[in-house]
Amino acid sequence: MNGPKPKRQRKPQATTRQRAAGRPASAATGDAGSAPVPPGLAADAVTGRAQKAAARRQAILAAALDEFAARGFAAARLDDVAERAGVAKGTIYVHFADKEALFQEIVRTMVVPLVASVESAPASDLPVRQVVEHLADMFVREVYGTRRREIIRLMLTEGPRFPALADFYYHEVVERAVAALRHVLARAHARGELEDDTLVRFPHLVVAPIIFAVVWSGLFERFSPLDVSVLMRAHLDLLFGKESAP
Amino acid sequence: MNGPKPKRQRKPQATTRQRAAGRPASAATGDAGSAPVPPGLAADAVTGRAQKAAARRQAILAAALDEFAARGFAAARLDDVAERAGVAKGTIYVHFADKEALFQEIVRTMVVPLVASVESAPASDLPVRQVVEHLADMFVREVYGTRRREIIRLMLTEGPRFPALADFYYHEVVERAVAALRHVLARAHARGELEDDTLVRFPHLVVAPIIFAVVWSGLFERFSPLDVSVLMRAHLDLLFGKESAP
DNA sequence: TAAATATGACTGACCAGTCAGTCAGTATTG
DNA sequence: CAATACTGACTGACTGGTCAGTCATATTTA
Repeated sequence: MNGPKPKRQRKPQATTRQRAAGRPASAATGDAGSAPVPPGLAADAVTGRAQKAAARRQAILAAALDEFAARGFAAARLDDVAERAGVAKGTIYVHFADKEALFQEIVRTMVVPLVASVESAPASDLPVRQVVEHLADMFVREVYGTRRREIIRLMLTEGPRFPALADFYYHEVVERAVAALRHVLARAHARGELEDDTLVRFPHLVVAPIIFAVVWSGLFERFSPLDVSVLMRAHLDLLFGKESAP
Repeated sequence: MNGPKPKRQRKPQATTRQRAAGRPASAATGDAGSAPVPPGLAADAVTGRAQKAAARRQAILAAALDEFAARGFAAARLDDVAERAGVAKGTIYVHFADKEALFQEIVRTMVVPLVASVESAPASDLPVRQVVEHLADMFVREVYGTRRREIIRLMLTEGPRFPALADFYYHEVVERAVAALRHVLARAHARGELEDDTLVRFPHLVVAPIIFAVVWSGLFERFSPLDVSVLMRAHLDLLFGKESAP
């Protein structure tokens, strides 16, 4: 695809000057200051090449999440991502193959680490209600209350257009989570804690309100906010009966 | 990229022929045949200017829904919409101000007519379970089973980027539907059919699985299809107790 | 035939992705 | 330890392609 490009008129000096002025080498915290880099990923005074590069990578991921969440994948501009990350557009391509790879990495790095903790929860032998409530609380705290919520929304939104990503997400996240949940419910059913096997057949019904809440808040929060914690507690009350001792 | 085309070479005949051949005015089912216009909106043999224009408008709306659903708003191309509708691109602009207006019209014309029937259902005095089940069936049949499902998905997907549309959708559709549903549940509660007021406070919990199903099927249908009818029946069993007499 | 409609080539803006060039930081040498 | 050479992360102007929206021209209707 690359044309041979025999000659190329450039003005390297001017460009370089500008950059030198833009980020003085003397400042250890070059990235901070007026740069629109989101906090929490401070590069600090690390001088190592590797650390700096890793910090940049993180900054790009964070910026990309912001832009994708705000505009959607197709409409997000990598120029904006670069600006938000305080980085030149070319730098994005140093760390990621293309726009889609960048998107995949966001999902990969921010969601997968969480699945393990979901899978470990079922180990306990407490009553279903408590285990499920624990899971729900965790979800509300670790997903709904964080930027991961945006990732869920992005998956719901863009997934159909990225079969490979939906595939990855299903097998690495959804399938495992559903299996873990079903395991909990099946054991409860075996112990006679559940009247019937409805929830074992459709563990989806336990989590549906959470997905619903993610969608609702993305669309209608300003008209009618929804308190997910309260909603989920009410839902579990309906499914498992009212909780007697909090 | 623009070739230096000093003179405007056009072949109006060829083009027009094609269209004329594609939808012979004599054929009653002009829309069928090879034209990629989806069925159900047959323009018939109407010769009146107004009818023809209206038919074109419908064809454009249907084609646009297909394209938007398949690619999302930003990535959908109006050239494709035009081709699918069997119309020139300029014609789209005869009927709609711009791409966004076209999107709004899809939602407006295809969803609003349905809300009335949702609002009329609660009139009956049957047991909650039956009324709600009736509504659920209707939803499955009239929305989930039709192209309207795509509209729901589009709203979930694109809504946040179109505040005006989300606003319209909330007030014209969601708010009215939730109110109607809450009315049914409140009456049931007053009659003692519900143990507590949980569902009256959160009618959302009744519909959450439907929204969940729309999202799920859009993403994971190929991995693990979900039978909405069965899912909803199971859900209502959990909420209202098992149905004894079908 | 005049008015209303439809057409599609064209334009201008936009944007993903490229790559020759730069330079801070690291390794090597004297 | 200082001078020198090397490395690769980083830069941003640029290219090639795409696409929403326009408008001069053609077609159809009344």
